[in-house]
Amino acid sequence: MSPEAKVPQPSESLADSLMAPAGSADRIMAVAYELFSQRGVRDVGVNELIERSGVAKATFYRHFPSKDSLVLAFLEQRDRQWTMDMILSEARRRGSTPTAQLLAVFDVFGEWFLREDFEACSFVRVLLEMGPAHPLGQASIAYLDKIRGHVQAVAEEAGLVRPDEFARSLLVLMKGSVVQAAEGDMLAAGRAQQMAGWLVEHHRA
Amino acid sequence: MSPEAKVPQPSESLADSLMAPAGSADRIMAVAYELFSQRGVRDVGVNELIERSGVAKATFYRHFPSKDSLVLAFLEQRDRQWTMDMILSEARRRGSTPTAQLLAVFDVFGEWFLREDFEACSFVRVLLEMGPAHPLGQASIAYLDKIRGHVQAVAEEAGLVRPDEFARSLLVLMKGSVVQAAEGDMLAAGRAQQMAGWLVEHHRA
DNA sequence: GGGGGAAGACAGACTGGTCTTCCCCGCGGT
DNA sequence: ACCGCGGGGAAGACCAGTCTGTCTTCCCCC
Repeated sequence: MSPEAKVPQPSESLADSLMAPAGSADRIMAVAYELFSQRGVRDVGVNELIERSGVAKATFYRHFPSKDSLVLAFLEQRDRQWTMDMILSEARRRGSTPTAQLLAVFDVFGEWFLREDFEACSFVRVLLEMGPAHPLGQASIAYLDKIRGHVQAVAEEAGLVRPDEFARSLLVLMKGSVVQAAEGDMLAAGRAQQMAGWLVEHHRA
Repeated sequence: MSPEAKVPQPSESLADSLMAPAGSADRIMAVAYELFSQRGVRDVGVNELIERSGVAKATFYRHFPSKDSLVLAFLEQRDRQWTMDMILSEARRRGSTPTAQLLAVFDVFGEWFLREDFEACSFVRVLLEMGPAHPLGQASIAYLDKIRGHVQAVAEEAGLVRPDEFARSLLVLMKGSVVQAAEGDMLAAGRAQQMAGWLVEHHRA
């Protein structure tokens, strides 16, 4: 459970970070992030990861004791980079009121769906690929629940009633629109946003 | 693309269907249906399938030229057995009016979510496992679109306006509730049904 | 006798993971 | 200033197991 996969803090001397492209672990994580995001964790093997990141196999296993621990680190990175930076903080930036921020999530989704490298939500994908009993599935569930927590906090800011149920319903819309977009329906975000509007209305004090 | 995977019609003589447990292809399909439904298509190999169905490997490959063709046949069976018989016809049976039938889908979903062998929707799962470019992903998209067509037909029966958009929005709710249930939220069907009610209201003439 | 099927060996490619070999580079001691 | 040591990393062989798919052998039953 304890990831062990420590992303080495940038405490390296200026000198070697100048010539070296990046620390080995950083390069591995960068490659893993891209490949896992786009093709899923099951489709990407260790051999491909080490080849694309130009690292020796022994080096890989010195930084990450197993492939699963790398996937765990990837999910953590995904939470930071995607959930927090790309979706939530962007939605907060766009909405002037908490209520508007909740609806702005689907604006951000709409643009995300249009990207050519869009390939559904990694947490949902890993959950369905590995099953809810597998440690990686459990981790995915935890991160999805973390998202629900954030949504609930904004709902409380907005003064909505029963914020817990609100957040769970909004996540149904989020997940549904993501899957629908993976199927090719680029307008799924708009449909979800419309229903989110009714949901907000229904949870007004 | 052409399935090739012909499920042999029950045109066998009475005599051999008496002693034989079932035709080889039928036994393979039965085992595949259960394992694919519960664990996903990637997690189940040909060796396990032939072992559990008590059939020789050569026999397997005489009936199904490849594993993918078996998966294709499985998706087709899933459409017949799950989409049609378990969900849609059951929803139609329960609702007295077309509108009630649309909402009854989520009653059926709610009971489905409670089954201990519930493991999300096979079409969504295969789509996310294989990607939308893979033939199996394409087939899954086609079957999901078939479901949308059925929903749209009922929406037209109900006299709803813009039945196409209605159906797409309802499918967002269906998929979202399924994923949420796979995560452990057993009440996801109820939340989706509530939003479906608002959706129906909004599409009234 | 011939066809279908069970059993299973086999092929070839891949999986995650270990271990060995070599090399380079920076450090410390003289 | 030079030498030598040692650690990190690249390359890759290797291992045991898995995957899909083929082919052979035997047997049974019509």
